[in-house]
Amino acid sequence: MIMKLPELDKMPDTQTLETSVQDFWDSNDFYKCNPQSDKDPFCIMIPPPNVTGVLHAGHALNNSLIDFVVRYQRMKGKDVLWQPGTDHAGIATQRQVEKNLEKQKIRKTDLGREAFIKKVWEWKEKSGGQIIKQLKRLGASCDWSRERFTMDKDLSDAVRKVFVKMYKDGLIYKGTRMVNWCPKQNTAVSDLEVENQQMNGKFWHIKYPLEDGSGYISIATTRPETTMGDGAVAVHPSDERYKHLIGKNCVLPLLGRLLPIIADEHPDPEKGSGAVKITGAHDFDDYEVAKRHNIPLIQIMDFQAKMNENVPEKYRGLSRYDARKLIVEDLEKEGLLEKVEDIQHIVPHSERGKVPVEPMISDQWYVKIQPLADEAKRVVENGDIKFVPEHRKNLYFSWMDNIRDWCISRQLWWGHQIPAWYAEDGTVFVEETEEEAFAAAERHFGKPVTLVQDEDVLDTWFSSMLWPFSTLGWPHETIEMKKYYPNDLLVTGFDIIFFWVARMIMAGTYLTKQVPFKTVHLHGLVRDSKGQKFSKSKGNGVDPMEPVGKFGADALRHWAAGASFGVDHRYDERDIKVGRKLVVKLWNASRMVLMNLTDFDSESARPEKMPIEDQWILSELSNCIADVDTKMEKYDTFATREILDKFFWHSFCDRYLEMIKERFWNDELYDVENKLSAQWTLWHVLRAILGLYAPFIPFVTEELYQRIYKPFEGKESLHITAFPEANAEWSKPVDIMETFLELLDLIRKERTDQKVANSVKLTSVCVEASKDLIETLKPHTLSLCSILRTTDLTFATSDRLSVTFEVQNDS
RNA sequence: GGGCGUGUAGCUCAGUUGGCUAGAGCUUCCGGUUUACACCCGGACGGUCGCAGGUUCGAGUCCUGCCGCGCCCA
Repeated sequence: MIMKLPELDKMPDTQTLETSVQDFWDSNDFYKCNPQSDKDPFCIMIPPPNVTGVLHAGHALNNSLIDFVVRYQRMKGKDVLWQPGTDHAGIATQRQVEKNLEKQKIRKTDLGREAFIKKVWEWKEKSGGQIIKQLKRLGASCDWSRERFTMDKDLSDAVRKVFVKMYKDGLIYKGTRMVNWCPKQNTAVSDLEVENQQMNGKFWHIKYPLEDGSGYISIATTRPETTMGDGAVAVHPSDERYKHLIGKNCVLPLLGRLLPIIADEHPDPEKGSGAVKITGAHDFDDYEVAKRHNIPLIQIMDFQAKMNENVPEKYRGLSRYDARKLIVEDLEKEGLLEKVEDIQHIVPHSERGKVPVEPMISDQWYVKIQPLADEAKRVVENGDIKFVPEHRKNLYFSWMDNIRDWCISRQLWWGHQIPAWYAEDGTVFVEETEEEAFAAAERHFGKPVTLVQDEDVLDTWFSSMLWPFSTLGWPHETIEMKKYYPNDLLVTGFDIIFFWVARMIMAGTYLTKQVPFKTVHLHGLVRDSKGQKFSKSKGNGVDPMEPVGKFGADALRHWAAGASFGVDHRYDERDIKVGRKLVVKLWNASRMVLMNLTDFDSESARPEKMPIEDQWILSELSNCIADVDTKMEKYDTFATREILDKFFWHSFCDRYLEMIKERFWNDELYDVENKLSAQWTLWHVLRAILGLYAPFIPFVTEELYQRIYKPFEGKESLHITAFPEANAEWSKPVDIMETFLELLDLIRKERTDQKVANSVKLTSVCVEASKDLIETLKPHTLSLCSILRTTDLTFATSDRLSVTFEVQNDS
């Protein structure tokens, strides 16, 4: 039956098109998984973005790469779950709400914990999750009905359960230790939240007079303010210069405290004077030395890193840096400053607070990491989890090999409050609920007692590491857990191997006795067009919504698909334009196809006899599909993009569409059957092209599907139709076509050389070729006439393939 | 200092297990607009594959050394 086909505007209006397509998706359930279905599952978790965050270029890349795979797998007939959601980002979110309150001159302590947390929830409901809207605009086909938040009740229950289990298994303990303290955020942070920055600094060489008045010992330090907390001076036992001083005392400048001179392996005789001061309460290495030698730990700062009551009065209350200045001045006055050297050194900074961390001794909760790391290493070593690209394993192992216990407590209000309750005598009861804690305490004391819950909350990553299964209902044996766990794939940037990948693997293997996912795809980072890392200070960041507004989400996605495996990907507007051009090209190719199908019956069978070029494009299509399947099985979206663009742009548009035009224009030479063959081919190849491109540029393909094919197929959305399949019959090689294409190139070159416009018809063309070749070509004269765009074709014998032509001479 | 990655056309990058004359896109230049598209089409220019050795019938690809750049760790 001949149905009227639509006409397309000359140019697509991508903004209107994409927003209306998105509305259409939003109001339907195309991307919902169905745990009940008997289809094979395919599950990917979103790496949960920070609820306070907005989409940056890295997210755009990451989520596009995921969506390509997800849409492909869905069309391949899998029951796909792409689990969306956000994490509660303890520090960032608390800061955000504190700032808002500050504007109203309210401090969080005025409100109290409960009221403050209420405010955070209000903020989250109102302003949180911006990023989710942006992901939708990007076309992310998550199952939005299953959106989760790490502070959701069921996820929080899971967190408490895990904490209690790990505590009872001896994998969580509370300890008084040295931690990285962020004085800005007023909380402990883990090793991973500390980044080392190279900075210009100074080496202050300070004279510590010897007690016996026989001179002094010179100490070099980058932090003169910490002298106030010195408990000893250490030298290397082998250092001849100081051997005679070991066991003696020196005098701490400005304070006059006597410090023992001790021998320890820690000082490096090559560095500075070879003697070091031991400040056990404010330096990680010194802490170890102090513990070995029973040196007193003197805490000289409070938790805001201001000098406390353990220093002389004149320095009290000063910041670390003000105190440093004053102390240096005073040392100079006393004549105890030997010299000052300018140096470059590494200063550990708090990632979020952006200030140098202060090592502090405090009570914190830790995860005993080694047993978890051992298992997490094992499942990667034995191939249960595959890394793509594989060399990223090295990074994973190197971290795992040097892993230290994980400090998981944070001195914040927003987050999962630690399920530990203390009795008056300090006995701790770790239980999932307050009731259980009370019960446990009653059993312990033999009578009911009052308990106070630990005020700290857990590191956000403690809940994120459960994401691959807590979102599926774990610890309950849900149908989702059975079907979608282990997840098939995790896609993320290599820079967060430690944050997400490693911890998810540790948590997964320990808690579920299975790997959390089978494959980890680690992509690179997005850089600017010059290859520089995006940074706030450089101001070279890109809001991905900008190119989306300018060129469309499809265009941005096409750029993302161009990211090659394992290397960083540059953001350059010129590359986005290529995607934009592709979208326009697809639109116009469709337009051209429709213009030639006005009398076509979509139900017509495949013509028995097809000209060689029609067979050729069908075989090209079939090969293209086979190649795409091969590459997409390996999640190689880069190669897939190349294959698709080459087939569509080069083979279909630049060759095939040009070759067949003549057949539609010349009714005398080409009969109905011939025309029908081209029409049938156009109709089916275009349909396949839409399907092939659907995972990559889902908006424009959906729009074209809706307009052109939906009335015939009846499926609501292109994205729930089956992915095009390679057709073995079509992929028969069409050898002679190689010669056709060569001739096409030759005639184009000849036209260019002789400056004959494309519109000018050639009155006659002569193909020169070998005798054998001419015999092979002759039966395809009609095809050749169309390809060479003439009505009069002759042959001449020659050693070399070439074409000559004549043009009507008007003048 | 250790580990990993990387170095291919002016720019951004491909190049599977070694195998036709090393590819694509962008840029530049030349030509082309009645019959899908100037957000277009055709053509051309453009490479000592970082350098030096080695293995091989054959090396961008494998091995060794060196140099540059980047990242992580110390």
